[in-house]
Amino acid sequence: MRQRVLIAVEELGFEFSEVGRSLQSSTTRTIGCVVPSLANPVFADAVQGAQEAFQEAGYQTLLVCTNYDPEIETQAIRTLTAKQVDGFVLTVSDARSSDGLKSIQSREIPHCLLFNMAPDNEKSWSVDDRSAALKVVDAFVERGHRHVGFLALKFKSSDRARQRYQGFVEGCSRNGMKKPALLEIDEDSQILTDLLKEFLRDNPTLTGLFISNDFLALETIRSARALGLSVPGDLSIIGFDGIKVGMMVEPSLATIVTDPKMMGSGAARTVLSAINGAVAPVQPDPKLTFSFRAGGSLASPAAERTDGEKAATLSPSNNPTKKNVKIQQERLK
Amino acid sequence: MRQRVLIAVEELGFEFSEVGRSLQSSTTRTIGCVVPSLANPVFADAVQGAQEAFQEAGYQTLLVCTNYDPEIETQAIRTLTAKQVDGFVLTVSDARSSDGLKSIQSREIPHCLLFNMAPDNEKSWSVDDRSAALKVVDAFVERGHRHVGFLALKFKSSDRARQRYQGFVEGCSRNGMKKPALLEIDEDSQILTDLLKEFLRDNPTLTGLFISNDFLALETIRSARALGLSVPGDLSIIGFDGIKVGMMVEPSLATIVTDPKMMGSGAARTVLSAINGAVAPVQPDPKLTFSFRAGGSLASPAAERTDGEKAATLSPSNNPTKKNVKIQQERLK
DNA sequence: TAGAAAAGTGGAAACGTTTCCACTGGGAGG
DNA sequence: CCTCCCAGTGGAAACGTTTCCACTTTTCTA
Repeated sequence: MRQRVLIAVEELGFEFSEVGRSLQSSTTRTIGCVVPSLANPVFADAVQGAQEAFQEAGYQTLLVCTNYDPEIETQAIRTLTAKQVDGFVLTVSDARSSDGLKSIQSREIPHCLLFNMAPDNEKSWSVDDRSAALKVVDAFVERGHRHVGFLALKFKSSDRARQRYQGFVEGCSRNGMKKPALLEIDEDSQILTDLLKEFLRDNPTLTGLFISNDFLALETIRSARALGLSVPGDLSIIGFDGIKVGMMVEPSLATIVTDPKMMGSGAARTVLSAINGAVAPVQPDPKLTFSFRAGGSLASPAAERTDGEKAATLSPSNNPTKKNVKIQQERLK
Repeated sequence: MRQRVLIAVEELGFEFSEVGRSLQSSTTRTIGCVVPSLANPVFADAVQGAQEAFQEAGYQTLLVCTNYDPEIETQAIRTLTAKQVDGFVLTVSDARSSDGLKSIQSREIPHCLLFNMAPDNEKSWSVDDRSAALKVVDAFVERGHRHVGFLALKFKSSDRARQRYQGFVEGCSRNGMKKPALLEIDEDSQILTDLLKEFLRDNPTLTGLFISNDFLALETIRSARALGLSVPGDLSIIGFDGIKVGMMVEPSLATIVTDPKMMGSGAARTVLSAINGAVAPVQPDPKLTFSFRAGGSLASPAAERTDGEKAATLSPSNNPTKKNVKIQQERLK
């Protein structure tokens, strides 16, 4: 009998329907994965890592890109909830105010944040953006920069970007530096060069720029060059993320290095453990999930300022001596 | 009555279960999306485009990364089929032999290939890799290269890479050039520099390298430099894909430019039209979905060969004159 | 006001599973 | 030969929808 059935199965290519099974068991073996965009390699890598971990555990990944739009985010979470996903891995626009996240919490669906610092006792795999920004300030200070700026994409719809800026402002203030100038960019804009020109004109004493992601940092280097500025001669640049190409360009990009794939797979394993009640993987301290990497795009401003003509007109030099900086650093400790 | 129900819905946060609905309607509003890896920005962008198109049409995207493994590919397609996806967008390892693809076809599930050239009358959004490779040969020939090589990742498990190589070989032969040397790399290997060194030693007359993806091309440029070679002075490089950073490096990367996001969204729309019976979007001719972009990584070999010491020892110059090349080009037309 | 049409309500069936229970038949042991 | 136990088999219920039909109530028209 068993034989005959098995043969028929083979012949007809029969397979159990997961949806019948899901209805019966009220479990779908599917996880919702919500990120802003795959165009950013950080999220692409994170999703890759998460998907792999889920796959290995026999779970499928339902992917949604919100395009940094909180409305799409809320809607997507609603849809995925209706689809009865067993869990969520998500990077939300703002972890403190996200409606979608609230609804997940109130329904008690297993979930883990990714890149969002966890409020309350949420689970999360993230980078402490504030601390990372402080490290960036240190790097600038060590090299004698006294006035720096922050350039961000999607500032309004990313709590990460805001936390970086906040930490950056705090670090500058601690070091007795001028409050960092802020340049926000709405879209992946083509007019970066123009915006940068204006920005540097408005902030003539500025010698360094902290940029909220590596990709934008590379574009900014390009724009700076188009304006006749040398990097790091006239303008030092520090990025964020640590994407691979940052090391392949000339000058190499100074940046905060993170490990998105590891973060994604970690968040995935945390969700899985919440689902099957296994012991959860230890979440790394957000202060330790990043590191600063020096690079050719960062140098001392004073020394090289002399030979830049256009630079001089755009941003007249007014730099502290190395000595001042040393004192400043002493004070910090 | 209606009122009271609506109020209760609000209070309890009730939502229809999609799985009950799916069971009843035998439709899941879910599409399976199968790609090799999101680490490659080409696929990340393509998935982004597809996901957007699906989202807009009210469909969710079930993502699987096969990691270039045909076995995982087959398995994934089986699982997604069991999950009753309404359609597939997929990049398979080999479109002619894929078991998964065959099973999709025999079950007549709406689907569209992505980046795989379509066998028979399959639907597909793809790049004609062979034609693109011919263009690459032209670019080399125009600049006087007579012996070139091909460097590929995952050669065995990517029909795209093989088709590129095939076209490349054909183009070289048509132009009376030596058969291009082939260097395969298994994994995203760290020993690229060593392999390259050996490869160039084995092929001393080689002056140009066609590399099956931009990312690997950038790494190769780096490796070449580490070997003391100048690009394009000692070695010209042409990549494939047209990723953004290719234009941000110095020298900029000569490459075949494609539009992955557009391809992804196109494939998605093709699947959607197959599902709801609407008129399908016109699939672009695979010969027109790419273009050659010149870049600083490609130049004539003869002129600059003189000043490279190490280059000379690694690959003694044996180049055709410009004149020969001109004649060659005439012959082609 | 009677009758017909419209609107609303309730209940059954079906989608494809799994779980549970009851039943059947055969073999072993007394 | 009877009883008991076990494996194997068949059938019912439940999961959450939608569709369909029958029935009741309301509204409109003659």
